[in-house]
Amino acid sequence: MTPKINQGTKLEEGRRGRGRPAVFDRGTALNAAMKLFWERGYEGTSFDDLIAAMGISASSFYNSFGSKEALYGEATRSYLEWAGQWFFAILNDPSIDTKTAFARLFEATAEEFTRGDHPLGCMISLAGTHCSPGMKNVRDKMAEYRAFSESAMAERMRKGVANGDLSEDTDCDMLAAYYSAVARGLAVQARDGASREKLSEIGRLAMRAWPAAKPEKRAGPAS
Amino acid sequence: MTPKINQGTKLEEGRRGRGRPAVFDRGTALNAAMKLFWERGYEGTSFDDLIAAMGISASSFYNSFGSKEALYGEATRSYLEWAGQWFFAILNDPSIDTKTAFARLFEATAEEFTRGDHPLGCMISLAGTHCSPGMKNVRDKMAEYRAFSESAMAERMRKGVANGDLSEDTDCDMLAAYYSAVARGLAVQARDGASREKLSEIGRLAMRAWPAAKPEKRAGPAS
DNA sequence: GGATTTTTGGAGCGATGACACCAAAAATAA
DNA sequence: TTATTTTTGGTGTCATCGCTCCAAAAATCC
Repeated sequence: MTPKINQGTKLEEGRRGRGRPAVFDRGTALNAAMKLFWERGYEGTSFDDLIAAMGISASSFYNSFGSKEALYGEATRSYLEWAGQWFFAILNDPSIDTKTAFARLFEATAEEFTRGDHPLGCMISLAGTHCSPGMKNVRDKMAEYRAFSESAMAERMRKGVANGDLSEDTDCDMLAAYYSAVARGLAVQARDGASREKLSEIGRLAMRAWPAAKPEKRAGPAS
Repeated sequence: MTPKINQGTKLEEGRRGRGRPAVFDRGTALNAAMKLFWERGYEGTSFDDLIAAMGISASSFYNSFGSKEALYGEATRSYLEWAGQWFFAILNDPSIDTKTAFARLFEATAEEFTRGDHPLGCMISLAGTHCSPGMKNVRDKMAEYRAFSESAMAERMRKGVANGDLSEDTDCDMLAAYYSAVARGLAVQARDGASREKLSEIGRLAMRAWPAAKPEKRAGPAS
């Protein structure tokens, strides 16, 4: 019942151990698993689907990754690391003002959500929203990740307030909640086959809700 | 493999048949199933969970509803009928203009998504987005429902253009896609525990993206 | 009351899911 | 080479899933 997080040996990449070296590349296998989870979610991905996509046997799977749940944890972390690259690069780009950062975030989102080389949309946005009670661990973790990205947005906005990009009476938490919701909506649209252009335009429309800077406090680019 | 939609006898409500009458109320049982599907999704809800929540045996289930998939179909139709009540009542309220209709739609959404007497969020918005390939039927159906509500929004906007509520160069399909995305995002936020007030405020922010009426064409309430 | 019709409980079935184990194979250190 | 360490394929296991069948029970009509 309680899943044992027995992750076997799990040697590092550049090991120089004694025994037989693994014939598969751990990173590649993890990547394959990530894409499958991304496409189908946790419950929608079976053990057999996983080992087939990863090209390894059940025992190798067990030795290297411990369990399905442990692998899912690794896969989501791997996804977040990848997605965090472009997400935070844009969000924290010091050369652009706050509004531009969010506009570019949605441009990038439109592109990333519709690329042909990986599943559509976002691995996190919709994960663990509809699941059985036994998946509470997964569900809570996903909600936590979503809350994290939302608070990162709010943080950026607070920086914008400090910069003068945003009026001081801006409710950053609420504004971030709004843009977070738009991002989740984009993920659904992407799943349903919306084109990059459509997502891009939705993002542009969402930016029209951006609060006007206070008249007496002229907002310029961050210097 | 191919699910037989053998729905047994499935007598009407006010039947006066010959044999033993069913001891359970079909509508009540269907409602219980709907809420379970709403909460957990299709794959997250097991047969045993269903018959337990519905208070019937496996055979009664099979006799009355045919199969899990058929029941899910009934449950979603039942949900759509219920949700369509308030959705279309507001969307097509002839006494308010287009912008007000959408503002009220989001107010109602905020309230309905966070009520205590049924699961949080929307049964359709997030359904079938992360699932195994075998669930293609469900997935496509859900995407179809989502597209339907989006096109209903677009239709209302076109009426608004005709009424003069919206400028004639409004891209109604795109604007509807945007508000549809916001609605999906609200569903995720609701799932993650956002309060009614938070959803309400997100809706208000979303309304700030509403296009301004053309200066030369003054928009008044529909008369 | 008897016949008929329908529901109900319970048992069981084949398939799948996720894991667990084991002995053979392979690579390195000594 | 030998011993040691680790991977690997194959097989087995236990639970769950969704469904199916059957005979008993119950209610109606005649």
